[in-house]
Amino acid sequence: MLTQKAKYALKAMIYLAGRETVRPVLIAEVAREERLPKKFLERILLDLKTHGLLTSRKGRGGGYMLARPPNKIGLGEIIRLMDGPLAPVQCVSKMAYQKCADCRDEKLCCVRPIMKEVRDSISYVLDGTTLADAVFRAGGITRRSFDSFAYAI
Amino acid sequence: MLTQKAKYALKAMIYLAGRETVRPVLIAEVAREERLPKKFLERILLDLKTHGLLTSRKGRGGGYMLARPPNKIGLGEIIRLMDGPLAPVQCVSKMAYQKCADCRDEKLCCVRPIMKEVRDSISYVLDGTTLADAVFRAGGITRRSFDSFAYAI
DNA sequence: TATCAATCTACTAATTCGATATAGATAATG
DNA sequence: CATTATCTATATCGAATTAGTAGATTGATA
Repeated sequence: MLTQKAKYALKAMIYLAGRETVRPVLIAEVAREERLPKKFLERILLDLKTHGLLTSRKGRGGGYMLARPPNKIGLGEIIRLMDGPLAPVQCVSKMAYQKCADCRDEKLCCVRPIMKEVRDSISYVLDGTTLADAVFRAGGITRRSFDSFAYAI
Repeated sequence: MLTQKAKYALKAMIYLAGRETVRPVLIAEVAREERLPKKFLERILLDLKTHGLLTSRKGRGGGYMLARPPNKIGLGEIIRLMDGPLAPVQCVSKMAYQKCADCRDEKLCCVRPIMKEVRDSISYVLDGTTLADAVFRAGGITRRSFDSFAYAI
């Protein structure tokens, strides 16, 4: 299960991707439009910023913007930042491999190969889908306006 | 991420499936062979029993047995019992659907269709793999002995 | 300088996870 | 029938995680 945090992050990021503007977007706007708890959202966006997915401007006229174009940000990346590895068990994670404490011999483990399959298929979907795809699928923005999308440097 | 509980359950169930015997298997044996904490395993097996995946016999000579043949028990079923729905968000779960509290209109949600894909691919793997498959893949039992597998009524 | 908006720190309440402890029920065996 | 092996049931516990909230501060800009 995704945590609320990850779900909110996805919604916020997709909202930002779908918002046609060069200007930064207010936390308050995202919270209002996507119905997310504002204070919690602050923390989430900050997290996304410190990990390089967002940029921000303070003060009047400030707000948040995507740090990269929407077709360069995969959903898997966002979820990993919020919730940790996609893999159902650490020992099949590519990004955050860790040996199972209780496992005698990884090569003989009968759970592992199946979980590897699970991991791969989750990654196939989530790393194969970008914010751009998500916005396009939702029909929230036209294809054309999308190509000329303005994003932060 | 799977909980320890689900991982232990899988290991125990696969162990039982791979153990060629008509006799019940001791909790202690499973715990020893799979290196699982015995007391915790007791709870897990009891859970699996009350949900109809295992049967047991009390007293001397007792122990646990699969309630159905290994090729009739999917891994998804086990994991759902231990950890709840496979779906990354409730609103795409087939077994345990629930509307997201914060979602305005499900049909306009841009996260949902992607999570549906994730759910389906997880289910494809886990519901498509039975204990029999898991044992066979692990090479822990020969094909032939497997066909004549003895299980509890 | 006034104001707007992000940022930072810290706190909390509720829930879940991963067990362990203890006591009890039941069936087979000698 | 007593004993012993074995599952069954309930209660408890600490640590970690989750999902927030409150309030002060910093920085930008008009």
